[in-house]
Amino acid sequence: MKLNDRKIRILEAIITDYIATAEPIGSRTIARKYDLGISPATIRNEMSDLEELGFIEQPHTSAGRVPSQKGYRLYVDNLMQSRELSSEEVDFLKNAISFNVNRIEYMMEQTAKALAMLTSYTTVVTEPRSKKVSIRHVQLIPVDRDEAAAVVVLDNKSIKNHIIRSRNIPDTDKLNNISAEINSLIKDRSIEDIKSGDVARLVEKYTSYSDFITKVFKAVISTIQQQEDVHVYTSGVRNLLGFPEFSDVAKAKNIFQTLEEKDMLITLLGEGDDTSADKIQIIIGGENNMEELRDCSIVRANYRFGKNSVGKIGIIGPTRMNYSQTVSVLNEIVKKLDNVIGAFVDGKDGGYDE
Amino acid sequence: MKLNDRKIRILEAIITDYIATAEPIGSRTIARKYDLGISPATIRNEMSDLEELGFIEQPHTSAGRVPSQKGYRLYVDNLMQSRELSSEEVDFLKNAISFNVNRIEYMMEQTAKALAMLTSYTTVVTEPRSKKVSIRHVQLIPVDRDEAAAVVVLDNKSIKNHIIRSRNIPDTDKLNNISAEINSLIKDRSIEDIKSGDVARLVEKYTSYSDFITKVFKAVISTIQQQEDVHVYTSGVRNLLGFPEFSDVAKAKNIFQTLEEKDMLITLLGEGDDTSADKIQIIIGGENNMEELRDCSIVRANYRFGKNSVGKIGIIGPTRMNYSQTVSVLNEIVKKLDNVIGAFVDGKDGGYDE
DNA sequence: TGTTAGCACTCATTTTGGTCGAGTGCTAAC
DNA sequence: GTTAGCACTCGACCAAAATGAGTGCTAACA
Repeated sequence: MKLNDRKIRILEAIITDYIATAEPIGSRTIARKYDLGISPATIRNEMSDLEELGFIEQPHTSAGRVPSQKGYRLYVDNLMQSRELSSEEVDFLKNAISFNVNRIEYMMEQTAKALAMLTSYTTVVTEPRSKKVSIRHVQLIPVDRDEAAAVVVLDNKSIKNHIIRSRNIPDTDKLNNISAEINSLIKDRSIEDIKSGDVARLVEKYTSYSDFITKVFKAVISTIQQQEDVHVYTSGVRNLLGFPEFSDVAKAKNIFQTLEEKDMLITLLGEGDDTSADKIQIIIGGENNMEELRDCSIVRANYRFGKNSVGKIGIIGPTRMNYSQTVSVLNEIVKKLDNVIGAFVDGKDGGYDE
Repeated sequence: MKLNDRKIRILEAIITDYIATAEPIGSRTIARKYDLGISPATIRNEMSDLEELGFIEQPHTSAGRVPSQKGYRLYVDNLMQSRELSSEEVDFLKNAISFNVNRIEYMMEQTAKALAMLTSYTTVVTEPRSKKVSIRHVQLIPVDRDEAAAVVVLDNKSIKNHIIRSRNIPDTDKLNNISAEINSLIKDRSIEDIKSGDVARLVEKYTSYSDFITKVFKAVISTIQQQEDVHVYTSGVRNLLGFPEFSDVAKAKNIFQTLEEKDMLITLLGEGDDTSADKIQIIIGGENNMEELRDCSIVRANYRFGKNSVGKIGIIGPTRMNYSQTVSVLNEIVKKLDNVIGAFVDGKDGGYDE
């Protein structure tokens, strides 16, 4: 059996309608609402074929048809028209997010929120994370009699603090000296290249602070390795409650449980697979391997943060989500983020606060 | 009419039962389940009185009785037995939270999560915030050709970073010098005491960096004023979906909406009112002034972080929540936090990582 | 005077049965 | 190949009836 043009038009009608109404749709309704020039009976025959081909399915005998996962897949891959964002939508995004790179967390938070409002789905945004960062500068700062802070500036300009506790903390001048020595050590080298001999020499030079210096190095190295504490910003979880497919509280609870787990969210956003880096990905229903999210689809994308660093954005909605709008919105926001962050990191534009 | 001992025992039975079952409870059930030695008829008479006194109410004529807000209030204030935590519960908390003060955010996150799991309610934890902080140390760090970071160490040992962008950034040595001058300026003074004259003198001394220095001062001062970005950690929102009182999706949605708003959460935890600082507070149903949370109660407490700084913890559940357990758990966790953080801030114990 | 058994009454919830209508598949005619 | 017609299916909806937990009141009892 071939998937001819008419079948495709019918499938498209079914999907469009189902996305809008969440109700199974029958042959007569299609004939009435969509001007295909054929009778309900013919549509019935075609639908029967479509069902056999696996693009639609029937909840029960006397109900209309509903798109299947395979049907959606065909739709998003071939049929869906990407639509332009309305100027209201563009404005909304522009106003809702203060693109201020000095306050990344705030910006991410706002992004998640704005997307959730605009799409009325749930959004998840992760902080940009670096694949391969190197250290640009290290500075030690006195905090207390037995504490100092090690501030590490990475070359993606993110700044990490570590508190170092030790019984014997150098004074401010010494801290500055040690900072300078560490900086000259790591200059133009990746942290892996630093030989333990170098560290030993430094420890020897400041022999009474050996404990302290060892801890500093440990902390600095951990900055690079630190993978686990990616921040994840979620918004609009409650939106899902508005959709009839989740009006069953038990179902909703499961989904919410998943969306509360940071680890889950990270896998959801496709940890690691940066292969399809710049493309928007659509994961339909059971294609994600999480039982609880069987009835959800995810539209996700990466945004770039300078050269080495990517963050992820995902929008989670019911399987019958409005893919077209979602993709457009996501495209827009990724473009915006790429621009603003790119400009910042590469220092192309002015952007100096007054 | 007097609230005699028997009435109180009946009220207690009603509340206990309602907390467990969420079902209105009638006279016969009380007579059967609670061994009060009186007949249903007598209980009916007493219940009629209790209703007149406003401690219980009747959803509709032929239903049992349900505790009223006033009833709960009496219960938590006078009747409720504080119960010891079981050793399993104590262990659970100990294992679930890694009390590592170097990673405050992580600890807060874990605390929220652990409490949510243990109580099966929703928990909200705010970062400790200082009433009145002063600055202990400022350090400027080079980042880029046209950027530097200002790292501010507060006397509660929290560390804040600011990125300063300016066309003309001093080199590392100069940054150290300027840092030193700023530090000697603020030493033993509150930031308000710094006269604009002082700043002007510094600007004059480093005249080519006037833009930069001005911005640094602005950033440093904003650290102190920065109120808005308190971190709030929430967990177990989905737990609420498990309770029959929220099985109405529309209701649940409202509550979720509120719990997604950071501002709401902060007011909920009682922004500002540090009067009853060390006591656990219980807010029953409509006593909070948020329409959406009419059916929720909140049990909240402050925990201390050093001398000047407090964070807040709140547990949100249905009005018929298990107050006794919740209070015990909260007590325990506050004690734990006070201890671990207190020890850290005051530097009393060793606690040096090896 | 306080307690209790008995009883009529109330009312939300559940059950039952019936109708409605949207939808189907099949067949026969066009 | 398309369409009209028809019998059939089955969930949704509705109203009436049954159920049962609970009440308030009254009268009898200790």
